[in-house]
Amino acid sequence: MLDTESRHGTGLVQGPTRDPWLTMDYYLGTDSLSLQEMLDVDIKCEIEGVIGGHTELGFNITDMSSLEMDDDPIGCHNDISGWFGPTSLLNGNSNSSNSNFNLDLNGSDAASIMVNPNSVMPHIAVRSPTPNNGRRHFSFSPKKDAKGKIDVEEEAENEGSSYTENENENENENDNENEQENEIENDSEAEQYENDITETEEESEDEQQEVSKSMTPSKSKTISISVAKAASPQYTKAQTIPKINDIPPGIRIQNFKVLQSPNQTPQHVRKQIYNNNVHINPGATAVTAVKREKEFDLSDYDDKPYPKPAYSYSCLIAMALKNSQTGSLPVSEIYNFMCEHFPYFKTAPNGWKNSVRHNLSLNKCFEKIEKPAGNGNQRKGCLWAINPAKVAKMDEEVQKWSRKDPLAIKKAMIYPDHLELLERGEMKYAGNGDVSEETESSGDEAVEESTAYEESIHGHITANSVTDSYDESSQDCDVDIHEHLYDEIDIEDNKEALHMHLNISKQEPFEYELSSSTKRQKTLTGAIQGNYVYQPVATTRRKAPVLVRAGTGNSSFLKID
DNA sequence: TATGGCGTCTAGA
DNA sequence: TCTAGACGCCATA
Repeated sequence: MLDTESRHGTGLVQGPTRDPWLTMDYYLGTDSLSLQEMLDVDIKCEIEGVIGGHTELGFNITDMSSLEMDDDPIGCHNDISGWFGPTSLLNGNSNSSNSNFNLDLNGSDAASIMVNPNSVMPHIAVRSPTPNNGRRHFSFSPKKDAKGKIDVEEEAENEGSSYTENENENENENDNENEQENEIENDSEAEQYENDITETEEESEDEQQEVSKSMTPSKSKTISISVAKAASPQYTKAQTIPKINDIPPGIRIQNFKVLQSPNQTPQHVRKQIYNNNVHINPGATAVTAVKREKEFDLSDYDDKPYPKPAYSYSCLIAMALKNSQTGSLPVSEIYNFMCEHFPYFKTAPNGWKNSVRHNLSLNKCFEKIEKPAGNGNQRKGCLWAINPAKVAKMDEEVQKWSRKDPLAIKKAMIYPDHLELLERGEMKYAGNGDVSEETESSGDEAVEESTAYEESIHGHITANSVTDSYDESSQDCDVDIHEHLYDEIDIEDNKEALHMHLNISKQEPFEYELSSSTKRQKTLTGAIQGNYVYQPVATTRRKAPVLVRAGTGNSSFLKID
């Protein structure tokens, strides 16, 4: 985990009075606090830090009772109503027509909401280089209606009408919403999103500080909380939101995404590192429809028209491998690398993956390394590496393509400045968004850039987790965030795991063993080339030899015949 | 069913 | 002829 000093170096420290990093470290590093207590303390701290002390809100955040974790998915005995006092934030009818806020947060189901501490951090009109941030702009609206309730405005009024759509979707769900309607809805939301971003950006500069420091009644702000419904990484169905009874007046909640796994047990929560997340317990009673996951998917908000990179697949693969820590990656990490640096692939038709695999198999520049079948459920697969004998060739190939149209390449990159580092293999990528601690570099500049990249990776997490600051380069680990997002953590048994996940622990190097594949006839010759010990390999189907790791080092392989 | 590995076919240089 | 890419098949988890 980043130490406090380095975190400060990221510029993500929120203020002079508190250090969220220290706070989080403390929470996660201690066994003396339950997760519930962590959440309680953190949420209160966060909310108080933003709106506490504002008498116009008419409540004291520190007086709120604890947010209970739900071990009673059905009964939901734990009610968080005490949290927000007797005044209901919401109108309380999920199908209410007088509120476009579809979340019926009244009722006992409120207890089922697991509020991630990060969720309540204000991300107020943070100017973002990408549309992603538009999903997590946090703002506060002190505006009340005549009843003293929160005025849950239609997003359509000022930022788009996601709630109108939520409502529509709710109705649609009741009417067995069909796919066509979904499409229309998605399109509509995309437009709304654009509007939302535009407005957010327009008002961000002058309002951001103001709102973060004090609540100005004349400023209508909105809390937009994304709650990911994670039945799987692909949400496919309209989801409902559990109830939250009372939320402090003046706070308007716009968006929820429900994090929930179909196999989730009460002891498990899904964590959401990116975004401001609210965790919903498995038993959360669904009351109101929320947009399907697809509609909240990052890719939907990251639709910049990135062109297809002007590299051949083999070049892209070579770059991925070259920028890996071990010089080898599973195909999935090659995908990730490509998506991460060339957003085109995030939305490209799936065929590109076939092409990648095809290239790996057919191109003699790439070598397959057998990976042990272990790790239980993990698909066996293979690791792929650049054939050391072909490294120079691949370098030339990459350079050739780079010279062809560098501008087009940079246009296809999410971070054009990283191009040279990628070409030189100096942005070590360990898969899962990790980066090497021992980034090799040919010069000081590269070292600095690599370090910046490394920090930016963490910065992405942190920005989405606990701070308002947001570094453009943090987008580099979108893929990683997604992957970690759905990691399931047993919070009862493994707080340490949670800690590690939040810190994006360094990836364990793969261990290799002699391949037992019956397809391959092995003949050891023991020729050593660079970091590899080569053994010629013959396969029945494939040209490629299989490399097998020699020893426990990170970059020594045996090539098996 | 999703993913991974690889073969076949085609187009263009 | 070579390379790149699209597409499809099959095995596997």
